[in-house]
Amino acid sequence: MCQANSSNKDIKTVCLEGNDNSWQPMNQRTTPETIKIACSNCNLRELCMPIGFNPEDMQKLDEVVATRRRVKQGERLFSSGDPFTSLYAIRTGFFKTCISSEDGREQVTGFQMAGEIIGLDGIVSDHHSCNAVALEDADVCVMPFANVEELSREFPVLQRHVHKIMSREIVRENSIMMLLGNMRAEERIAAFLLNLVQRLHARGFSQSEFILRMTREEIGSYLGMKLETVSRTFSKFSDDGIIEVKQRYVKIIEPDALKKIFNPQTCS
Amino acid sequence: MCQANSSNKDIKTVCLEGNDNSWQPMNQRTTPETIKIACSNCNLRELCMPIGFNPEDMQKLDEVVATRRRVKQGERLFSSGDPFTSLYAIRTGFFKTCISSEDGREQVTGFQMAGEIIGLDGIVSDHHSCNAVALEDADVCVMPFANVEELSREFPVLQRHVHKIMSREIVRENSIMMLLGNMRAEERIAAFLLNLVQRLHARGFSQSEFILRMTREEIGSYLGMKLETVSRTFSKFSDDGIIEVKQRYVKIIEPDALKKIFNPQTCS
DNA sequence: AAAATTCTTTGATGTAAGTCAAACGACTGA
DNA sequence: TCAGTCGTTTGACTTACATCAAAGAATTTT
Repeated sequence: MCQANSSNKDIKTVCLEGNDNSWQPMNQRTTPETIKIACSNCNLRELCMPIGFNPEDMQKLDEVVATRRRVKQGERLFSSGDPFTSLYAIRTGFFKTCISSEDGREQVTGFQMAGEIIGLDGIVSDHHSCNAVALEDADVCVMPFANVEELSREFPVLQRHVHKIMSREIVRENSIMMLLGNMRAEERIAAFLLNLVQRLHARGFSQSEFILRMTREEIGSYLGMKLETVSRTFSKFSDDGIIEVKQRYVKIIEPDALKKIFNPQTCS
Repeated sequence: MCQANSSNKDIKTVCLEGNDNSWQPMNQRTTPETIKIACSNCNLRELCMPIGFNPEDMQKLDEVVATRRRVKQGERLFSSGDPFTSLYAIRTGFFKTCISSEDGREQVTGFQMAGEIIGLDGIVSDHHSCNAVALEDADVCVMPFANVEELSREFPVLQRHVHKIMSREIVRENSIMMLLGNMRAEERIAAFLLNLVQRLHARGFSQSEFILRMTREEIGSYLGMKLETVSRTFSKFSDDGIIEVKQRYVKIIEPDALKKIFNPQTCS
């Protein structure tokens, strides 16, 4: 979600990135491996792990993050079946998580962006049950789960935060079940776009336009529909003047119309 | 799931119930309110919270359970919007959890039975985001979340267990997303029946027959299909000799056929 | 025991989304 | 720069499931 498409120069080109104390244009960023990873001076601290920490505690929190890891576009952070050792906080980049049925059908279970935590699926069985694939070059903080648990015992505020992160994921999946079980194609796409733009906006991006980092097929997999239906729905919204779409570029022209499609009741 | 239908006397009539040290026929049970609630002598301890505890630790665990609460069939343990205070361990009975969209569409997000934990949805926002409805008279252990967190800090084995319970719920919801997003009606019903019978079997019930505690509509809501389609699919399986169905009674005659429908690959 | 209510089954028909197919646009690597 | 690949769009046709409807079974109420 960070890189600007050359054909769409009007898109905000700053990228939310941890550890820099300023917003920097994407093409100028420098993130030498030597920079100490520290939650205490990370841009993402309001979104990521360190909520409600006072400055002294924050230093302790830095201890949970052991290393940083880069994942190139298309590569996996972890795969289904891998031993579970760590949670990962996304510093930069964009991921999808997905599971495959025995006969090869793929279900995208989520899209994750900077400040979000992935890997929670691995706790229950000590092995991951999904794949985490980078949809753009990414950079994650590796948080060995043993460290997280140890520090959680020491800091109730961290403990509570970890619980909230897991609970949030449960609640998110509940709402996806509602989408998949009850909503029609247009409602699903409207909800998807609104959710995406809301999360991007929380990270300092435009609340009206963005570049999709996933294919139509991946969107369709997430929303339980075929890529052709995703494409047709985008085209329909475009024809109706609700959005502007050109390939991966999306501009939301009538957010209220999207909200109305998603939820006819609460919008006048 | 405990009560035997009078027209199906061959069904195992014992009921898994916490705090009794023996299996007792349902109609003979006595559970006076005066009995001290104690995990240490609960039948469900292998399924519920107290995994991997030694006898001394187990006594401490008893402290998390503050009270017991009865919920009558049709009543709610909690509702969406209620302040979150506690997790609940089901001792007896059967629940559904569900969410409603603004325009009144209901999505069942899960069915829970003895030994399972409900209420995790409330942690993130300090308010519940779903309703928990008893589908039969139920009895739950109330575990104030503050107690759970406090004791988790003291006992790493409990901490780990709480994390596993939350992770398990995330993984379960992932697999429901796969069902809803990729599977056809017959596959969903096959998966549903296999999952139900497996969980009942783990609780000492028959692995072939049981009484459904939910309506066709509730099954349909959970699986993203209409009640008529649920009914037709049951009838189809019955015609094919895979199951026997009569109203809420279900007997699985050909489990391998169900497995094959659910997953054509791994079954010969 | 009758009446009312709720749940389930089954049939007839409709439709939203899937499937198949083809063309086009964008990106990639020699 | 061009060929090859991958992703997207759009049209024509199909289908799995939804919807509508009615009857029958089970359960609850009076």
